[in-house]
Amino acid sequence: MASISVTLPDGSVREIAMGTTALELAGAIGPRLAREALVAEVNGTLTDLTSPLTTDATVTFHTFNSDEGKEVYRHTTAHMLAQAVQRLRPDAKVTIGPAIDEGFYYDFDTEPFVPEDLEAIEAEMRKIAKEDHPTQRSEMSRDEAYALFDGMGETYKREIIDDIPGEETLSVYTQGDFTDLCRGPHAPSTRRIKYLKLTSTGGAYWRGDEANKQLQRIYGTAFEKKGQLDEHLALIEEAERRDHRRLGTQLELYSTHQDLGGGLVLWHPKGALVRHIAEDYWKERHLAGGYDFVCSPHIGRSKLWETSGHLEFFADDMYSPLDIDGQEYYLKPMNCPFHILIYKSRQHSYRELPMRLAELGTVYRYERAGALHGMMRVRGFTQDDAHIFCRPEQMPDEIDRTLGFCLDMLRAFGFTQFELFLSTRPEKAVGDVQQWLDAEDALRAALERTGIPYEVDEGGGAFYGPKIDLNIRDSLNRQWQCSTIQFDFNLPERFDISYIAEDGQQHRPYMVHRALFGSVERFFGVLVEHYAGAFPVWLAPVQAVVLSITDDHREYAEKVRQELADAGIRVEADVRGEKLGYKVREAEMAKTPYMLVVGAREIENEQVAVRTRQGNNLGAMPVAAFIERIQEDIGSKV
RNA sequence: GCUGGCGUAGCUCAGUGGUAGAGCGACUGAUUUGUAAUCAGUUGGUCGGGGGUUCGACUCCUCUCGCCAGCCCCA
Repeated sequence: MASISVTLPDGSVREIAMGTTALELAGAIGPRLAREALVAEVNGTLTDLTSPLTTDATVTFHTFNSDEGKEVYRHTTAHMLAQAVQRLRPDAKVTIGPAIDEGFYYDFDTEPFVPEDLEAIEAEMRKIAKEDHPTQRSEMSRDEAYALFDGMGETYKREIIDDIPGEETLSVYTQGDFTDLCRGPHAPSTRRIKYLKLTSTGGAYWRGDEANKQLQRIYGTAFEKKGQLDEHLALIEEAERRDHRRLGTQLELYSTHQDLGGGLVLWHPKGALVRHIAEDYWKERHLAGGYDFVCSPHIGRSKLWETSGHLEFFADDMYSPLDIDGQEYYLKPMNCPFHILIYKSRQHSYRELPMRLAELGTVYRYERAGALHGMMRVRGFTQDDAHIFCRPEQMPDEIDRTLGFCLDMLRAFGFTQFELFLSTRPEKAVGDVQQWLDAEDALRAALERTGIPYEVDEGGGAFYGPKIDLNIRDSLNRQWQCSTIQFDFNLPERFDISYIAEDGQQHRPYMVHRALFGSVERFFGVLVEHYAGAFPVWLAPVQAVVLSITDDHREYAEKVRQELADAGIRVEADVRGEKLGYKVREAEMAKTPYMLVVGAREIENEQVAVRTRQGNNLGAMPVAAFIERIQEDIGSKV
């Protein structure tokens, strides 16, 4: 019998009989690998373990520990979901069911699912796992596939087949009583799926297009070990616990009201205080960073939005105009036209550039009702906007400096994990190609210099310029859209802005839009969830609370409060006739960083007994010592 | 916007055609308390809003506003 040689990841080479399956090879390497392997990577292509090896090859095995392994594992689980649904609802039509980041989903054309359905489906899936169906791949011609799925009444599969390029091999996978069109690969048997959970349901349009029929989607996830599933479910629960909408009410940060209208938020004193502290820091850093502050109104004449092109390209996101003395005015969806008018208000010398105009500008955009979400997605929000005008030769440095500035600021707010994206020239674009290339080079160089890996979305830029998007990851490892640095080759033309260069001639400056927090509202919401409402001391609305034990200690408590307030600490005194435990509980729930207990002992020694919101008792210390400690916290932003 | 679900006291929630309830909060009183809830009393609701069906509607129908999940989109 002919033999082939396979190269393994460790570089070793084995001679095996031609036609040996990857699974058999895994078994020969070790029983544990055979048990844990989910899929083989043969010469770089993911392949079913059960398929025979026919040529010399480099073979890698993936277990649940790799992204590829997880994906295959969950994709197989998605098929089991479809299998279970078809057993319970024979008339349900299957569509697609991919693995996604943390799990998988499958879309069905059927009646909406209710939570009880999910339990039944989940139970059926466990049964399917136990039944230990091998997943069998078979390849077939287009006509055979049409016949097969038409016969099953699976009308969506025909559409999918129509979309698969002619040269591609069609494959179907069968596990027991279920067959689905699928590229694969799959885990070798349904029995390999150990711990699964259906997490939610929802509507989804066929092919993501609202003109199409709405399907019923079921989301779920699967893990190999119980601990992993439990951890995942705990994370979901933790996210619910931290939800800024819940904490926003609990901590009296903000509210929304039916009579106020959807997508509009009211900042309450505590929330507004945190916002002000964040904005103060923002202003301080921007001043130091060479930005100039400007302010602009909330509305502007239609002429302005015609010139900027917003009425042409952004009208769907803008509100209907207001009539003022027979003139049409629009609520601003962006700040840029105003900043450009400021730039344009006089001639500029090359010596003045770069000019960085910054504003916390509140903009209004029409968002579809279904898209609104707490503070994260609203209709009126404040952009921490800046527009940078610079000479071409300044541009690379300016981009580099801007990206560094964003990262530095975000780190100060406790974020350490970033996702960076570069979007380049789309097919339909304005401006000179060379300018685009120069700008993309500058963006790329700045990205490189951060040392953080980034993704490139080729052709993903807006028609008016390339951009960097920056997402932050919070403490639950969720991604949030945050900063953006965006070139604009369109507005400078439209507004015909210029500067006088050394040659005495007018030249067009580069213009860059930059938002750092992005939206102050969203950033605040993310902060709340990132810290679970327990803001670091420098941001906490109340940094310390003095707790008296009995009425006898009121006067001293007030004296301590005043002393701290004089030192610039945001402090309150709780001298109500309640028991200490009660006051401690309230302070804990308000997430106040420090509780200062004062009783007879402390009065006698001119001290405070310090307790942190983590429940640590730091013991008694002189007031001055506490002030020193908390000021250190504030200074180091912890 | 679409599909589904929801809207009852400040908050969390019970209440399936017969005239609205609990816990927490708030207020008052008592208690003077040592690190996550002292006790008692009081207060509190055009049952999101409009229209309809009915002898009678929180409950059924309808329109509307808002919220939630998902799709789409996005700061």
